[in-house]
Amino acid sequence: MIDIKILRNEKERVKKNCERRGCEVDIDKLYEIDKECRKLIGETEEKQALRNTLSKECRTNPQMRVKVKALKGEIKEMQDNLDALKKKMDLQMALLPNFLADDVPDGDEDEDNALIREVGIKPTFDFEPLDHQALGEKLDIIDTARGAKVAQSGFYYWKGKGAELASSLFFWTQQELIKKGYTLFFTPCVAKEETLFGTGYLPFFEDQTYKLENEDLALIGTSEQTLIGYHANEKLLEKDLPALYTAFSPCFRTEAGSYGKESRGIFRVHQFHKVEQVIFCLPEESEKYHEFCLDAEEDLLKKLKLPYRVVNVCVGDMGAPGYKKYDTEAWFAGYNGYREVTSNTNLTDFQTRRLNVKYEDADGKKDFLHTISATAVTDRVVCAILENNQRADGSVAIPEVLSKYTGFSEIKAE
RNA sequence: GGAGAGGUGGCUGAGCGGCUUAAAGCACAGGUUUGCUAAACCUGCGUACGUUAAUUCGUACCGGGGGUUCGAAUCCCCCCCUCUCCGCCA
Repeated sequence: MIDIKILRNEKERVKKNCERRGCEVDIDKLYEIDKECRKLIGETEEKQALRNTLSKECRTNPQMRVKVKALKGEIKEMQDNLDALKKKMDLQMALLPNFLADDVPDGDEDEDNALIREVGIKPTFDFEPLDHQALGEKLDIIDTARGAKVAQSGFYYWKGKGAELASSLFFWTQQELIKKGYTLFFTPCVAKEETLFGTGYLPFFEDQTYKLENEDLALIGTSEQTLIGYHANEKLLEKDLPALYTAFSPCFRTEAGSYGKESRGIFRVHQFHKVEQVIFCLPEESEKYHEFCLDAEEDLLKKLKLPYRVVNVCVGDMGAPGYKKYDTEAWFAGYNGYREVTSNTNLTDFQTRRLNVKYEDADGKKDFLHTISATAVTDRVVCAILENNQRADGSVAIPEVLSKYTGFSEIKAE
């Protein structure tokens, strides 16, 4: 949600932003509706004030009752009109995208993302490297066939040493983040519509959510939803900021319409697992903590010795709630290309306005907080490890930082 | 899942149709006085939107939504949530 005052005072700015982000809301019309609303509110309040005064006289003057009753009818009618207008207004407002940082690149697709840096040395092989799917099958550590049998296509099993590796990666990542000052959470894996709306997943990503039948609940698409929702309708004190949160959770996405080569293996699936970073901070610090999260992501990739690049995501590739987004893309040797492994978004006050999350400083000044939502690691990182660390004999080397958790230094076929 | 009891301001907790502009206490902030790991007294103290020169004024808000009434925290209906006991379970 954007600040309505910006619409009132800088209509052209809102219009331009919508054009750039492909939002089709009629801003001029919205502006007029808001004006009409405000006029009606003023008139209604005047009538209310009159009613409140006159109804006091009813005790001593019963004739007044007729007059006040008539007033009540008028007020009701005005309020009904107002409610209808407000509803219309809210629906449209909820569709407006966030504003963009100045340095967000133009463009519609991932090719338009701006490369920021490339880090690490890509592995070279004297054989044809396999992709994670082929490796996973050979090593008997990824089972998509049985995932489909038991659940559906798009679900899978991590098995044996693969599951141990994934599990170690997630645990190690949590430890790394805790060392940086994050508080670890286990969150609900479902959330109500209000929470999904508030975090900006509804209405913008409605076709990606798994809804539960007969309940006002959906499976979470990311623990960002439950971590941000955690502070809904709360006021944090400045001294407690920033709040650095992390959680490990399964993430459920319908991934409607995603097929083909890009989704081979378990790269794009209906359920994956993620260690997430979420930060609540002061508005003036969100850019700083956006970088902080990126540092954390890069730190993990470096320690895992995975080559990667960082891109500044273009307008068309960023969701409507985002103000600025960095992706990191790890090198996938079997795929022979970079693929997205983490995504880090500065959401500014977009979510906190929808969820009413404020802070209060020492002088009693209140304002909406800013939020950052960033991946730490997901199953995709395990896939990158498999593809990049494979050897000619079909075995895979475990990154040093993880072997202390796995208890083994390679995975090889039995 | 069954049966009860409740949801009031930062917290505790009164009010149960109009002297509520929500008592009182605690906590918090400012002041006075005495003094100093503190007390007494006084004053102030919620949120949102709009409005104003303003710390002005207005409206709404006692879990949420609807209704009755000239008037609702208070009466009626629906929903949600919490607690207690029982059952079940990791």
